Amino acid sequence: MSEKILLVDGHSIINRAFYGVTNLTNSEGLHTNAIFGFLNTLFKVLDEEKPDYLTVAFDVKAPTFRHKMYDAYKGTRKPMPEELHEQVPVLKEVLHAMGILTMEKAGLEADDLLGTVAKRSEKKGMEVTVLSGDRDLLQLATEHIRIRLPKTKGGVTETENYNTQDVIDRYQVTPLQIIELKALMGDSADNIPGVPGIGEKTATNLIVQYGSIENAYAHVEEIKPNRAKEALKAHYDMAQMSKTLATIDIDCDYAYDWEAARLGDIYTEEAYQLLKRLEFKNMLSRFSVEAPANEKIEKSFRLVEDLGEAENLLSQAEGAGRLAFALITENGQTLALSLALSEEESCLIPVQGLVTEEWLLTRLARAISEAEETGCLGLKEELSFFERAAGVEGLPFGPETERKLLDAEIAAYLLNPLKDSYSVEELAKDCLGLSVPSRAELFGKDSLLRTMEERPKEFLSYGCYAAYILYRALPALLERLEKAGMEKLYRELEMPLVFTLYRMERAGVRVDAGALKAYGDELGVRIRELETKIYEEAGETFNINSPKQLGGILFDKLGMKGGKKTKTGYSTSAEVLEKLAPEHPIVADILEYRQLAKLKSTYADGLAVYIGEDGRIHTTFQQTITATGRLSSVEPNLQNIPIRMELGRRIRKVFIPKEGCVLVDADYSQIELRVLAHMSGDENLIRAYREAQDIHRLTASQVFHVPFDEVTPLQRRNAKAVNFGIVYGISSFGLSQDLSITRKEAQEYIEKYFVTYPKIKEFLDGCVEKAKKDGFAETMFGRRRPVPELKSSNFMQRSFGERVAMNAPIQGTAADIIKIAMNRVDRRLREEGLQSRLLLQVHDELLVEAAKDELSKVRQILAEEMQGAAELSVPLEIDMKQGMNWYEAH
DNA sequence: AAACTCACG
DNA sequence: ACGTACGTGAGTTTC
Repeated sequence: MSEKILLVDGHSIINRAFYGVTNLTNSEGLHTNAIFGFLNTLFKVLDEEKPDYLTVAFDVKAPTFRHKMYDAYKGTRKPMPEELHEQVPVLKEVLHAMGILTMEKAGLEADDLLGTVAKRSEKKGMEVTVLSGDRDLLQLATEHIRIRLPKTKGGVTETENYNTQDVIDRYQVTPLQIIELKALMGDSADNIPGVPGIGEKTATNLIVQYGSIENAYAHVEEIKPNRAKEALKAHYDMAQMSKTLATIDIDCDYAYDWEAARLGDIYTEEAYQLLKRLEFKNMLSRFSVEAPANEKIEKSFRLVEDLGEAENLLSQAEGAGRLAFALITENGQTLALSLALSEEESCLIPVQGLVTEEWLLTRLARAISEAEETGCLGLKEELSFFERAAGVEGLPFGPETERKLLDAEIAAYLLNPLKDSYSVEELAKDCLGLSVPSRAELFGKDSLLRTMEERPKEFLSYGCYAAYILYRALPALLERLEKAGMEKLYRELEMPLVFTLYRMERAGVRVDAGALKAYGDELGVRIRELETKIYEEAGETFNINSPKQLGGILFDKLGMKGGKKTKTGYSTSAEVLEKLAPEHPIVADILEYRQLAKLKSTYADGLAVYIGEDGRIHTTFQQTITATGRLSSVEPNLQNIPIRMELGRRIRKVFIPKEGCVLVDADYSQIELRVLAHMSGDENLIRAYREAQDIHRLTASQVFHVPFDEVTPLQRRNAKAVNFGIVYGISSFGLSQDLSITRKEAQEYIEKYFVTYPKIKEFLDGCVEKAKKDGFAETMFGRRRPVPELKSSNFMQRSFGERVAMNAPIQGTAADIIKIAMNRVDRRLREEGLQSRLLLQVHDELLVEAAKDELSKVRQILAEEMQGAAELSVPLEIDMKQGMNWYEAH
C-alpha cells in the first residue's frame, strides 16, 4: 500500500472555523473558537484518513508577488479580525506541540506550497489529500491527489471530496481548466479581476467549448453570446493576467522534508497541557494520557457469572449509600442489569442462563428501597419492568422509595432543557469530561443489541459504562442543581412527576374503536366526494395533498394570484386559501378536503392503530423535551385532539370512560395571564382577577378608554389578542398579523396597553434584562431556560431571544403549577384509596376517569389540588365538567 | 431529511 | 433594514 500524506491549508481552515464556530473564549479571555474548529476538523479528517505524513501550510503576512502585482492594481485584501489574528500563533503552538510540521515562506502563498508539495509527493508515489476550504485548490486534483472541502451541513461537518472525475462531474471541466474558469469569472475574495460581464455560466460554456482562454480568444469571432464575445475581446489582457493570478505554482522553491512531516503520536503531554489551558475539555479525552483512564475504567467492569455472585452483589447493594443501575432491555425483555456500588467496580448481571427477570428486578427493587439513593436514566420507561416483575398491580415501591430514585436524564434536562438527548454518552461528556463508546460504536449501525453470547465484551462494556457513568455523574448533577437553586424543583416536582406520569400512561384512556372507525368511514365518504368535485373543477386529477401540485393548479392553471410565500414556491396554507376562496369554488372545496384529510389520517386512522388489547390508548408523556418545562405527548399525541371546529371536536366522543366511570375534565382558567398578574405584581390586573372580572373586556375598556359596559365585541377581541401577545413576548408585527391590522396600529395598541399596565412592561423588560445578564430566563419555581439567542449579532435571532425571555417565565411557571397539581391529584386519589385515575394532561387541563360513586370526591380533589397548587396573589380558578365522553366533559 | 401544513395549549 | 408572534407532534410529499 502506498503511503498517505495529508496537506492542510491552514489559513483557509482556520478562517472557516472562525466564522463557523460560535464565540468561545477560555477563562483567560483568549478567543479560542477558530482553534477549536480547526482542531475538530483536523481530528475528524485524521481519524478518517490515518495519513503517514501531515503538514499544515500557512501564508506569511508579507504580501506575495502575485498579490503585490494586483494589490497595486486594486487594493489589498480585508485584514483579519483581531479575534482571529490572535489565534493563529496559538494554533501553531498547538500543532508544534503535537509534533505536526507547519510550513510557510515569505513570498510564497500557502496555495503554492500545497501545490508544490502535493505534486512532489504524488511523484514519489504517495496518495495525497489536500484539506482546504478554498475551491481554487481543485486545480490540483488528480487520480492521486484528492481535495477535501469541509462543509457544514445541519451542524455536522462533512467534507466534499474531489479527484479528477469529481471535478469534471461537478464543474464540467478538468481540474486544470478550473484555472481558466476562475480567470474568466474572477474572484473578489482572491483579488482576481476576471473578465467583467462573464460569470460562472458563461465561463463554463466557453471553457467546455474551447478548452482554454487562449483558444477561445483564437475563435473569438464565433463566440455566441455577443456580450461574451465583446467582453473577452475588450479584456483579453485582463483574462491572461487573471490566469497567472489564479494559477497555483506547483514547483516553487521550497525545501520540503518528508521525514520531518512523518506523523508520530500527536497526543503528547505538551499538547494535552495546551488544550487543557484552552479548555477544550472534549478533546482531552482523545489523548493517550487520558486513554488509560478509559482502560482503567473498563478493567473495573465485571461480568457476574454465577448465581451466588449475583445474590451477593444485590445483598451488598442493599447496604449501599449510593447506587446506580441500568436495565439493558430489548423488545420488552430484560437482557441484563448493570450495577455500580462504587467508583471502583461496576458489574453486569445477565439474565440468560443465570437468573429470572422476576428475581433480578425484585431484588433490585429491594436494594433500591434499602439503599440511600439510586441513580438511573430514563426511569419512567424502566418502571413497567419493575411492575411486571412484582407480579401484582402497581409498583413495588412505596413513597419513601420513590424519593430515593434519581433519574439523571431529568436532572440533566433541568440543567439544560435545550439539549436533544440525555444519553450516557452526553452525561459522561458533560459531567465527567469522559468519552465513552456509543451504542452504535459497540453494536454497529443497526444498533440492535446482540445476545450476550454473541458479543460478550461489548455487552459488558455497554452495560457497565452506563452504571459507572451514572454513579459518578449523580453527585455532579445534584451539586449543579443545588447551585442553580433547582434541587427542590428536581426532587419535589420533577422526580415525583415521573411516577405520576408512569401511572397515567399505564392507565391509558379508553376509546370506542367502533365509533372511531365509523367516524373515519364517514370522513372517507365525504373526502371521496370532494376529490371528484375538485378534479372536475380543476379539469384534471392531481394529488391534492401535494402543495406543489396544488399550487400548480391554483396559481398557474387557474391563474389565481398567490403571493409567493415559501422558499420552494407558492404557499397553499389555509391562511392564503381563505383569501382566495371568493375567486373560485374549488378553493372552498380544497379547504374542506384538507380539513377532512387531516382529521382522517391523523386522528381517525392515526389513533386507531394505537388502541391496545385493553381497548385503551396509552400515550407516552415526554418530560425532557420542551424548552419551557411543558410536557409533550407522543405515540400518539393526545395533547392536540381537535376542539376548535365542531367536525373535529366530534372525535372527542370516542374517548370514553370505562364501565362504571365518568370522565371529569378540569382546566385552569387563563392560567398564563394569572401568572403574569402575579409575577408582575400589577395591582390593576390583580384586582380584576380577585373580583372575577372579564379580563379581556376590562383590558379593552382601559386600553381604548371606553366604559366597561360599552366595550364592543371587536374591542374585546382585539384586547384579547393583545393579552395573548403579551404572553408570547409581544411584537407589533405579530399582533398586526393576528388582527389583520397595520403594524402601526398594533404598535399603538401595545403602547396603550403598557401605559395602562406599567408594572407589566416593567416585568417584561426585567425578564429580558435578567436573561441578558444571566443567560437564562427563570420561572417562579426556579426552572431555567437558557436564551443564547440574546447574544446573537443577528437582529432577528436577538428579537426572538427577547420574546423567549418574556414568554418562558410565564409559560414555564404555568407548566410548573399544573405539574404540581398533577402530583397532588395523583397522590390524593391514591391516598384516599379511590379507584379513580388521572389520565391526561393537556397543558392547562387534567382529565380524570372517575368511578361514579367517587364522583363528588374526585371533583373536590381536582378543585382543591389544582387551585391549591400554587399560592398566587390572584385566585387560580378552574372550569370543571363531566360527561360520558371527552366531548361532553370539556 | 427537509419542507409544508395543521392539530392543540 | 432586518421579517415573527410562544410551546409542541404527526402525516404527507418531495428531494
